Amino acid sequence: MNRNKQYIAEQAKIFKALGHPSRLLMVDALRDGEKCVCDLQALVGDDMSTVSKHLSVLREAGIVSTDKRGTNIYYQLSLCCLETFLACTGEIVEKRVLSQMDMLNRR
Amino acid sequence: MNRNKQYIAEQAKIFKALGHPSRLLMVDALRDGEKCVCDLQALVGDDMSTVSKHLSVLREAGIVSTDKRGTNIYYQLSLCCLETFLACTGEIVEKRVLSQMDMLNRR
DNA sequence: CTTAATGTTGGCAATTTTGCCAATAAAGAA
DNA sequence: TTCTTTATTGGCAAAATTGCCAACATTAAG
Repeated sequence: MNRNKQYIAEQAKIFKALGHPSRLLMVDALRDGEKCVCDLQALVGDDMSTVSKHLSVLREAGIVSTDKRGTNIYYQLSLCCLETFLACTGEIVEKRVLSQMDMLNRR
Repeated sequence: MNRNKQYIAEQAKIFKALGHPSRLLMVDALRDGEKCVCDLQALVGDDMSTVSKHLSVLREAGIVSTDKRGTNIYYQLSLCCLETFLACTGEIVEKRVLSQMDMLNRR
């Protein structure tokens, strides 16, 4: 029963890591394949050190893994089941945003 | 292109809401069916006001919805695709926890 | 009407997260 | 070796989250 709480805490860590716009944006981009930190920095536009810290959060949650080649460090997704859920919440969010815009237009 | 950022932000809100042990525990419990706030309070063990605020975070993220009957307010899941992802991350976390325990035993 | 039970909201202190700058590390190029 | 590029780490201030208590709202019961 308390093992359940430990599982829940570990699962929550995954969600928490995904729960920041910059981090989710990077994870979303990584669906195309691996990217170096410099690519991801260009994507989110923050300071490189900030991006690096975000990436370490994702790594510690087990969402991404790294591969060092030359002076670059390439990040890739390592959480298999993310794809489906991301697609699903993406659809839901799209519907929500559209209906919000709809409500604004009706005024 | 900027619409994408809005979508990402909205999606991140969902993950963020799920990224707290108490909230995830309640969401997990709601897979069995609706529960009143008092049930959920008994489950997580925090002050009722704390539980109520957690629930409002889940509601604003669109993860749960409410139904008031008498003096009770019943919460239920309203995010359909959660089930599969929760099961999947649950499995992954279980494997991780087990391998951690394994490593501890090998010392 | 008064009392009791169930939830929500406001306020606040403690803790955590966020994001920048500066310093450091590692690896290749000149 | 020295310089350059790429990335991580330490430190810090600003912002956000968390969780408790007290006050309030609503509904049912006595």
